[in-house]
Amino acid sequence: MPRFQEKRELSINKLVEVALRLFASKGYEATSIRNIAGEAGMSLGLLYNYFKSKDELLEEIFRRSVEDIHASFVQSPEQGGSGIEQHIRQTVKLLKEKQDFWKLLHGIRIQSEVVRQLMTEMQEQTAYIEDRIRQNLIEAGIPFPDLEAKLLFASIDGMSSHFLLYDHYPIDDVASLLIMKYKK
Amino acid sequence: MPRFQEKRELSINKLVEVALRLFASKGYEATSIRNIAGEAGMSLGLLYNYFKSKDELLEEIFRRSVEDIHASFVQSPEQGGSGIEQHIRQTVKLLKEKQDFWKLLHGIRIQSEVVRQLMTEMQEQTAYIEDRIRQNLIEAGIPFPDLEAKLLFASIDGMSSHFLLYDHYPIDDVASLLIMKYKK
Amino acid sequence: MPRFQEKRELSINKLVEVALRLFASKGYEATSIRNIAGEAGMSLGLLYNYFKSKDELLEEIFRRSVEDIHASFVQSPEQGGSGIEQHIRQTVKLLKEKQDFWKLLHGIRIQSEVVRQLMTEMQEQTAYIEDRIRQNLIEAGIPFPDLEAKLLFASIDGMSSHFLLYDHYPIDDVASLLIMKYKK
Amino acid sequence: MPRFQEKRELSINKLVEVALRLFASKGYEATSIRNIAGEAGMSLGLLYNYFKSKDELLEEIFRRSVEDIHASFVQSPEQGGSGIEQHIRQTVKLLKEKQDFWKLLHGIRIQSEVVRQLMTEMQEQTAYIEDRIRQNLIEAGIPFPDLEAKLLFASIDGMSSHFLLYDHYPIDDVASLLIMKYKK
DNA sequence: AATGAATGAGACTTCATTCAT
DNA sequence: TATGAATGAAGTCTCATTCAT
Repeated sequence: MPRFQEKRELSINKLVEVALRLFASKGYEATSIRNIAGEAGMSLGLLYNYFKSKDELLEEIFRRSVEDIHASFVQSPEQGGSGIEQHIRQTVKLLKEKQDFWKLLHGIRIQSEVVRQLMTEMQEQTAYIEDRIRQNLIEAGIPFPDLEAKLLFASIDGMSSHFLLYDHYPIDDVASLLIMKYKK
Repeated sequence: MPRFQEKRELSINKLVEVALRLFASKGYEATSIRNIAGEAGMSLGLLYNYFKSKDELLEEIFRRSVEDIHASFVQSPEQGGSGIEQHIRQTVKLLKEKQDFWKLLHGIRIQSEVVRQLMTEMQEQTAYIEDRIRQNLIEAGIPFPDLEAKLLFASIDGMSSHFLLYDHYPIDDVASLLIMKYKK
Repeated sequence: MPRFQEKRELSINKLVEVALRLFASKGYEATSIRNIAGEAGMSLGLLYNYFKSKDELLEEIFRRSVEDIHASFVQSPEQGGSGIEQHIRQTVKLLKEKQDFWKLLHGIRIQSEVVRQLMTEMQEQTAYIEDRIRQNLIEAGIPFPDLEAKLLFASIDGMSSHFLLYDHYPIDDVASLLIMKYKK
Repeated sequence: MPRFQEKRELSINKLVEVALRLFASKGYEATSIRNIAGEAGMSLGLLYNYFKSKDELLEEIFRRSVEDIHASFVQSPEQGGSGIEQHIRQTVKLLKEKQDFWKLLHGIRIQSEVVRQLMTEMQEQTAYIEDRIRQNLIEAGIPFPDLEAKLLFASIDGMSSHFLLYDHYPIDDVASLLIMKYKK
């Protein structure tokens, strides 16, 4: 009987993985359910045994990714360096590990429509991140921490976009330069 | 010169305007040709008199927008301030004036697919902009101008994203802060 | 330009006619949109130019039929005979003329679900008919007109069902017998 | 005789009961096998252990219901009143007891298609009932017993329909009125 | 006996595009 | 120029049914 659970989870994981990859490379709207099921090596119908709709599949992808990212941020190992440095390094690390999710997110976040609900939740995450940045800036004794947090967050976001957009983007170097700016 | 041309241009302008608005708010894939023609107050057939396909309509939007932006950058009036300051101020100005185009662009640039051709052209624009930034940084005597250009470009891009994404984003303040960083 | 209107109405009429026939003989659920478009000699897509959904097609069928029936009842020509006699004769006449609609109605009215809205409107019609019957009974000086109206209405309805159900049902004879019962 | 048989019958009974309820309220076509198995608290596979198809499940429902009804009619306890009165009272009693089956039947009998076989069998039942009515009318010395049987049968059927269709339908009163009409 | 994973046909619907007028 | 009728492919989703366990 636990065999069912195993197969179930196997199929679900495969679907989530494939869907994330396709959504990332072609976009949510341009990716068909048929395409996903096909690439996952299963029938169209089976997908619908596990997900009530394309939307719900997207939601599951978000749920899992956000969870992973949150966990990763919370339990970030104490490396050397200032809070700001750690934050930026951790972000870059996550960016590399979860490229597909970031691509999906960047491709979907401006034209929500389908996913307004998801975006609302993302905003909370975003606010949390900006707040963390602000705390780090305060610790570092930077003036205007509110505005600086917005700027730093934007810089990190822009850097991430360009990394996803251009081949061979020297993200580590750019990140180092950014970190340097916040050292006294 | 006769009425034909006038009406023709009027219709085309209307279509480009409406399509840009819809693509910006709902995304390219999620916007239907019917929807565009309807909102523009004309028939499906007429739209196809002016544009051979949905793609071509998108291309025209890009052509016009890129042209406008380029013109605006080239003939930017000599205001006071450093080259960097002028560049940033000009970017913010354009961002506000052409929000819909930037939304469309941000929503489409990562998952090209349909528009790989357009993206190739955009890359040239992008390289040109990054180069301009680098020139300005060199003029200002900033070290590591190559890397600094990448970072500054990313910061401006990120700031723009957040402006498009969040209501009441204090873009002018963030821009001022960013400018300040590059003053000796 | 009025040519469009003509074609439009021609197509719509054809669709309504075919759909009514198929819904009547196979039932609403068991009749596919493809089937309807096919029998009407047009493409699937065209149907959706005129009707937003299968439901809406059903609604249009109801709208038209109810309208016809109402009109027919209101302007029933003054024949000889009591009000009751006229009512029954008129019902039988309509029953014969609109067999398909009655079949559809009888096959759908108990399991509403899809069409709860339609059924609510039908109830009003039903109440109106029962009231007319009651008025006639009162005129004829029949005691217990409320209950008698319910019984007579039920008898007419049952008679109609059997006419739709069985071949060669002697509806006119049964109707005559029923009429006879309400003659003093 | 062992446990197997017991559980088997328990499951089958549950399925028949649930299916009848759902078919009655939503219609045969609109009720899915999944829905039935779910409401019955068992798996899809198990349902298919007992019934080869959806059709067969419907057939079993009919078989059981017709059997029950026949039995009930045959062994109707000798109450007071004429044959006609007894018949009508017995019909009303059965109507109340087996509302779901009557709903199903009324919703399916006009658009047979799937169930032409079942309907053929039902016709025999129907003929039998009409014949019983005729016998009773003959006993009561009513003239034109053939036609009168058709009318009375239709009245009973119509009354039943309205009972199933409308809330708070005063079926007993209507039935009493009908009975009264056949008392000398 | 019992589960639910798995399938594929077919349902409804939308869409970009073409064409006669 | 201008209309919208017409098409057919493709999209999302549901369903009855089978099968390995």
